[in-house]
Amino acid sequence: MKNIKMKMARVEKDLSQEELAKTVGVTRQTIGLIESGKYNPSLNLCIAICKALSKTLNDLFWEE
Amino acid sequence: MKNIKMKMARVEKDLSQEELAKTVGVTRQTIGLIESGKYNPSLNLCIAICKALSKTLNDLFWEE
DNA sequence: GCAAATTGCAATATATAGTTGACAGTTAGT
DNA sequence: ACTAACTGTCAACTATATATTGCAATTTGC
Repeated sequence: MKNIKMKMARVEKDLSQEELAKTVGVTRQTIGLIESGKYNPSLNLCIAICKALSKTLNDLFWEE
Repeated sequence: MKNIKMKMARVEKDLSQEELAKTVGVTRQTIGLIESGKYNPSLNLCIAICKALSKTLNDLFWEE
């Protein structure tokens, strides 16, 4: 399941995958894999992404 | 940082660490380590725990 | 006080999250 | 058409989440 909400939040902030990756301290590939739904990220990484995108866990990672 | 919210939600449901572990498909130790703040769990595990405890990600894992 | 259930804490082993580097495809700008 | 920025993907590697086993410490009910 692709994470379209995360991608939209990133684009909304006008950040590339690489820029977001740098601000949360991971590599570009990791961000790409999370957005494409091929990774099961760690909680800490999810939180870092949320803060970088001014969102909460429920906003980006909670379904239903 | 100990996850006191998760522990309270579990006790509220009258579940032992072992019972919760079984329902989410991990071992008792994993639950214990997450509650004591020594683990950085995966997103999928967080979601499974939330559903088992009738909570959301923000309820149990979001600070601030 | 005793016994059972629960939890904390090690050591070691395995699965998988995340890294690194490289290359191809796409899109936007000139 | 050319370039540059962005993204997808692959292979091999490293770091760490999670499993497994066992034992000690604590709580709770009898």
